[in-house]
Amino acid sequence: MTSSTSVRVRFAPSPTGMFHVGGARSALFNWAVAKQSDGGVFVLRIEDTDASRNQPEWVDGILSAMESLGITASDPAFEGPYYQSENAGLQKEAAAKLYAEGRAYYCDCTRDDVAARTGNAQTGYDGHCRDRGLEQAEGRALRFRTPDDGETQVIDLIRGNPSFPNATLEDFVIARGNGSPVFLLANVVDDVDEKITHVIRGEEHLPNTPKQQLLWEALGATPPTWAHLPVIVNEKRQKLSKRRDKVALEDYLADGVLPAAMVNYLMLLGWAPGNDEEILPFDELVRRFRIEDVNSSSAFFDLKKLTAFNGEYIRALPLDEFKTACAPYLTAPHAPWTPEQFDAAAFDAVAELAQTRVALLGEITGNVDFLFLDEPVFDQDSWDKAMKGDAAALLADMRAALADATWEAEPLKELVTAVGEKHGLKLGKAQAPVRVAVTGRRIGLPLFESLEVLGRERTLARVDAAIVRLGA
RNA sequence: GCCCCCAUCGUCUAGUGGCCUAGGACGCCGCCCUCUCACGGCGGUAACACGGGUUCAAAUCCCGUUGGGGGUACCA
Repeated sequence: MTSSTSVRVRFAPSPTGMFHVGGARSALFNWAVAKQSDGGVFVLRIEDTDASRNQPEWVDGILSAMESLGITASDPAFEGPYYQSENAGLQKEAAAKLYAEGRAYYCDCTRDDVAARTGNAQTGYDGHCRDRGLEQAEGRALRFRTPDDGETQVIDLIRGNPSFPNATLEDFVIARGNGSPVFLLANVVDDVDEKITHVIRGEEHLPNTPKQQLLWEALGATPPTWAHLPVIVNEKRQKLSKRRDKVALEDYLADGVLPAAMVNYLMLLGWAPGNDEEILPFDELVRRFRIEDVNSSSAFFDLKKLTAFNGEYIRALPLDEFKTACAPYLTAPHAPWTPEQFDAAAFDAVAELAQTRVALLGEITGNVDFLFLDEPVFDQDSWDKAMKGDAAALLADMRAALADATWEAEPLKELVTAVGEKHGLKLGKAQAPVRVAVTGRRIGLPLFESLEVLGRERTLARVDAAIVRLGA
């Protein structure tokens, strides 16, 4: 895409009110193309010929999800939502025109009729009504008369220019028996009407393309440039599906994936910004993006890499922003503690220590829960490993020393080191029982800072409880 | 069945005939740092699906095979 051309690209999410990862990537690519172009416009449209399904709430849901990815209606390149149903009149007009010109004909065959004639339920329409000269009537569908020979070549920026033998293209339906236009026609009529220059969509639409292109031409318009994006697949290399896979963008955002990390990762599926850095600001990604550089092979959605990227984005956050980003996870329903138990000052004190330890914002609760819960959540495996040998004796000594220690991280560390040495243990081993007694886990925030924030009272109570538990 | 698309490390990719004994990133493994775990630093593992051509030279071009995926509705 050269920056001197003016393009109008369309993004058409399915009308579910959810914004899926595949659709999000597609939107991002569309967006990048529009943004690079002089006067480029990105058109969002909910595609459905059934007006009752074009619910405003869905549009709102998709808009807000897009906004969280940095695509907002206030951006000059964004044209905003559009209801296809508004164009029903134009679509019927187009169907009538095609019929009047002999490019389409009426057909009263049922599916069973066709199957009975061809003897194969999988073969397409056999052209039975082509020359029967049927008039328009209720129950008769309008079919487009495809050329008998030659081939239809599609100009595709991503996968060369595939061509399709016209003989394999059946006479497809463009309007139903009740006169309502079918998706294929509605889609083309709207694109022509909106002067769409670039159709950028998933590879699964490629087989439909020759039909649509034929329609563009029959309507007297110059077909757009197509770009069929590779599909995003799951670990079984199947196209991501709403039923099987976790595809709703909202779900990832809810787990604590930062929008910027998601955008960055999604841009990398099927495309690379170069041979150096992969983590780049969105503007830079858009600047480097060329739709024709996108690969044609499908890409696996790798949660591990997304999570790794997210960790980097989290660590790059200024501390204040990190704290703000954590806020939603510090209260119900994410947090296992009550609002009364939560202590904002305590959280602030350890936030910086937690920042390098979370790859998903949702993981913050597990890092700080011991500060707010009355009892730590004990991890059995941690307990078993840390409380081996004479842990009870060690804890008793620790408890005695802790009782009148100077309550700051550094002195506490020295104290635990000293008690450990009396037991012939290095600090790494000596701190383990204390850590598990106080936090419930073997891994976590630096212990002495944690103790400082927790306070002497609660620390001693927990060590006592652990000793009792060990004795039992 | 028919039509179409795809094929480089486990994964995402760089690579557009010589710069490739194939580069980066995530993962994984090891070492260093270290109170645990992370972070950070250093190092390592690992790929051109197969078979034919074309060419002085092929991961790169052509053909075939195999394997994967998608489409094939009076759904969108």
